[in-house]
Amino acid sequence: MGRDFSIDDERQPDTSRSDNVVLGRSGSDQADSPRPRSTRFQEPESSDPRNPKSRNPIPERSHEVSQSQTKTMADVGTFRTIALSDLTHVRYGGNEKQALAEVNNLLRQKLLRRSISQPERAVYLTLTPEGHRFLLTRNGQAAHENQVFYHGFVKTRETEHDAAIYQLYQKEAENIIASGGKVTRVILDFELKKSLNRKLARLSSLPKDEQEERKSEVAKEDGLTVVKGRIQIPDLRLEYEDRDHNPTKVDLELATGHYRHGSLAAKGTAGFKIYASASDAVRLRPAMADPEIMQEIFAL
DNA sequence: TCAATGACCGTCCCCTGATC
DNA sequence: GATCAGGGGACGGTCATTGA
Repeated sequence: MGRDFSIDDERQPDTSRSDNVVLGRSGSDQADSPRPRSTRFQEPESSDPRNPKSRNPIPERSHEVSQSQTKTMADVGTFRTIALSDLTHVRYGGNEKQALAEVNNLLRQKLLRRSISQPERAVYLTLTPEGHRFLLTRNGQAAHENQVFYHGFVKTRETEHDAAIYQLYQKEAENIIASGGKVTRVILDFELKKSLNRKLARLSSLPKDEQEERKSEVAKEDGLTVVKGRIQIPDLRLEYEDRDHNPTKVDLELATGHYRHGSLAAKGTAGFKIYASASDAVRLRPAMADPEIMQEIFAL
């Protein structure tokens, strides 16, 4: 995970970028890129949606958003953060020109917001509060009744990890569809934590031993497992219908090279399906060969 | 209404000890 | 000496509660 990631353009101004920067690339590294100069990103909005002091009421205005762009917004909102490269690959079949045109349109209308990592200069996208509202109140809602949408960058250090969840989803969704199933809902760890913490907070008034006792009940209510006293939360949960239309779910974890044997083992014991990048998967597999775990690690 | 506080969780980094 | 693994602390996310 890159430690030099500068999450928020306005919080950590990037002096290497200007209004004319194409795809977040500075002048010095444009030579190796065939990308068209005509497609430019818009500057992000200046208010921080999570900072109450900057909570300016955004006036309602009309937006020109195509069905394809609404779908793009739904994807970004579902996963909170998506790398532009992944979005281009998945949503636009690698058609960079179309992806940039649509994303730029959404940025211009302040429905999307971008951030650029350093030094990789990868572009990440998230919904703005306005984009979030648009998605809930317009045609997006009907098509996504149970789906929770998120906006704003969070977890500064983990944006890359969060963005990789989209790749994780694509990989597992392919498997589900290939086996005749259909994904019905995507649940991020945020949603699970929210539900969990609310319930755990209610236990705080109980005696310590009773809290421990109730903890596993609470975990069970959300389909989770307590391993060595800790509730294991997956990075991503997919609810889907199998080929016989039976509702089911799969909990997914995206492991990185930084994972310790203990925490990885706990994820395996909890029954999570664990994915990692090809290189990390090779490195992490020996840890999962523990006879008590015997969990496979799948390569992204 | 809002800020402060505390609890819980996951990830990352640094330090230390064991092993080669 | 180099490498690896584990422990512990820091950090940042969530929530509910409390008091001004």
